[in-house]
Amino acid sequence: MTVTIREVADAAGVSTATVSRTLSGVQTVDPQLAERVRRSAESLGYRANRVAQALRRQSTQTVGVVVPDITSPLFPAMIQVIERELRLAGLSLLLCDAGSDVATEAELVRDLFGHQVDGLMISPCDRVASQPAVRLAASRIPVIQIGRQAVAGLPYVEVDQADAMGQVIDHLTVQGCRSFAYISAGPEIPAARERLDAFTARVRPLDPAAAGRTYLGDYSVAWGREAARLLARGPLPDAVVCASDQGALGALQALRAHGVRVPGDVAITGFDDTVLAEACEPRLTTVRQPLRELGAQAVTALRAAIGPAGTPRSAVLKAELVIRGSSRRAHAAG
Amino acid sequence: MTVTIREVADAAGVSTATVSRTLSGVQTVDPQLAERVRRSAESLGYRANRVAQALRRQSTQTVGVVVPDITSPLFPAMIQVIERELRLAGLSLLLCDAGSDVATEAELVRDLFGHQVDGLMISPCDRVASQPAVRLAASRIPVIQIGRQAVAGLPYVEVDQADAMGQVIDHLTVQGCRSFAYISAGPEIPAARERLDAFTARVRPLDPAAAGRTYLGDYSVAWGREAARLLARGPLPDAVVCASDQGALGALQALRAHGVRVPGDVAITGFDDTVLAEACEPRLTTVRQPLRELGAQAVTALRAAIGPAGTPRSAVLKAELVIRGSSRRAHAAG
DNA sequence: CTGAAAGCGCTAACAG
DNA sequence: CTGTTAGCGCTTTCAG
Repeated sequence: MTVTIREVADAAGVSTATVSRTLSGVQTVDPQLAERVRRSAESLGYRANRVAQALRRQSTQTVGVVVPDITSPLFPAMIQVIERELRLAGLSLLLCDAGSDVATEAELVRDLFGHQVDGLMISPCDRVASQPAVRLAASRIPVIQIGRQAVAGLPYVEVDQADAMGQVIDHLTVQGCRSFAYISAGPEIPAARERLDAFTARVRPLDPAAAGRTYLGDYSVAWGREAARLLARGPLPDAVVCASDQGALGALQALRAHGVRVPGDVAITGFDDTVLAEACEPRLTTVRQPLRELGAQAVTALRAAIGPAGTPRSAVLKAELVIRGSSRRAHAAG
Repeated sequence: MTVTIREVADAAGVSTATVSRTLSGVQTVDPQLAERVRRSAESLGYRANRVAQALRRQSTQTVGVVVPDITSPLFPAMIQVIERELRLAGLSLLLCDAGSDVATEAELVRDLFGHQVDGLMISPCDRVASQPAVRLAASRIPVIQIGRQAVAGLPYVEVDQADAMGQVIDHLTVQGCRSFAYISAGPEIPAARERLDAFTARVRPLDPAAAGRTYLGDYSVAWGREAARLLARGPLPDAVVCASDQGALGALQALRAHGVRVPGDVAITGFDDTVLAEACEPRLTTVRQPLRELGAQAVTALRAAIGPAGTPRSAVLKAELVIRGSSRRAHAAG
């Protein structure tokens, strides 16, 4: 069995209350006694039982993190930062992967209630269908939406997708691009929707025909290839804007297989600055999201929400355009 | 506040004991009463408080998972499977990322003791330096080493690295390669050591000079480039074997920048079948590890270890060679 | 088959 | 400053 506070108390010849007070430092204890207590605790290898603590304090010091799919590019890095920041704050992380399924996501949230998590960080699967689960969660515990927002009224920490997409379009325009195509995942994914809206708003005035060259599927390489194949049936645009590096890679491969030169004939841009962006030829111009900052801010916000003040501050961060070969045209600003 | 068992009991007009028995189905309860209990629980939205359950039952139904770096290629997929399998078994996952630091890793293990996890799954950072932490953990709770083994005497679920490397060498030999170079991470990483040993054992009889072309750094693209640069100072071997796709990509890029043709002049192979392998040109011949199977077996093993029998079965799975353009030579079997 | 009661390990009043 | 005591929400004897 593990060492209990009782054993530490006996070894130090004090009551369990004194041990508790000493170790949690919540009240002043005679320095001599405190030292004696610390020594017994140390020598017995005592670690407070967090289950008992949680039951008594009504706080588990644990937060649930629900992601739609941990294998998607951004999540591992995001979770890494989150876990680290939480740990530095004395919190632990219960990880849940919804498998991009809304029903599973809702069930996970309920499960986390059972675990009595002190707070929840969630990257909702679906802009609409995830709302009930997020609302339910928020009605019980502090919730922060991270990276994706489903419920407008609730706290979130996000990257400004419209701004990011604006940077992409501006850059392409400067490179002389006047006609565009768009490859992305469906608008049920919150961030995908924001990117699409921004793309549409920016590009419509420049190129009304772009609406007919918008391909919404998913964020896979396969969809990038497929979309490019469909695109290649008609006259090619100057640029293919992709909402993921995978899509951009697929499009790049398919277009080059058709003998299209990139960026000579068509410029291509990706999104997320994954390892892929530097792996292909030419390398991908893409958008780098500040993941470390995103995770750190999310933890800050959640801690604020959990704390007595209970005032989470939503945050919107700016992404950074990373310009590489896939969009650089010799005759810029045509 | 959340609904307690007391409220359910009152609503159903029974004792808390009966509610507990009904919901946990551990003992026969009068069908009428049971139905009534279920109805009240349902209508009140009751969810058992797992903290209280854990304290009473002395079992949290939670397992700790410690990985060296969740952003490394294999871990997200592995963790996804593990989380899913654990959940299907009614277990939850406390995630810890050691940041490839042994001291952090040890502290995480101790933290998990405090959480009273029922078991631990760990992919040790370091073949030697992680041993104390793994041993300590195993002395207290069931432990499964996954993907990497630090302590030989303890249960593990792994991929047969020697076999995998053997497949690579065999394939290259058939392609006519007679001289080799090797790029990998240092042998402090358990799997890296096994791969190196296998490479050395297989290649020495064929090419004694390979020892002088062994570059051990890390699994990054940058190291792949650097190693290839060093390699290019001397006469090129027929094949460059890399223990990671990132290293292979780096080597590929550096060698092509030197005007070396791949696979014409030099064949290159990677490891892990990451997205990178299909992103570069030519695509990478690489080794695919059965991650889903690995995760599933690890959960099975840990459950067995946690259960009353307490008999975890270690497992060694076979990887699969995926042959692509980077190693295919026209004049095979020279 | 059901209820009363004890107690998991800890902390927070409350006395002293 | 320290000890005694109650009790967090649940499960599990033990009686009945």
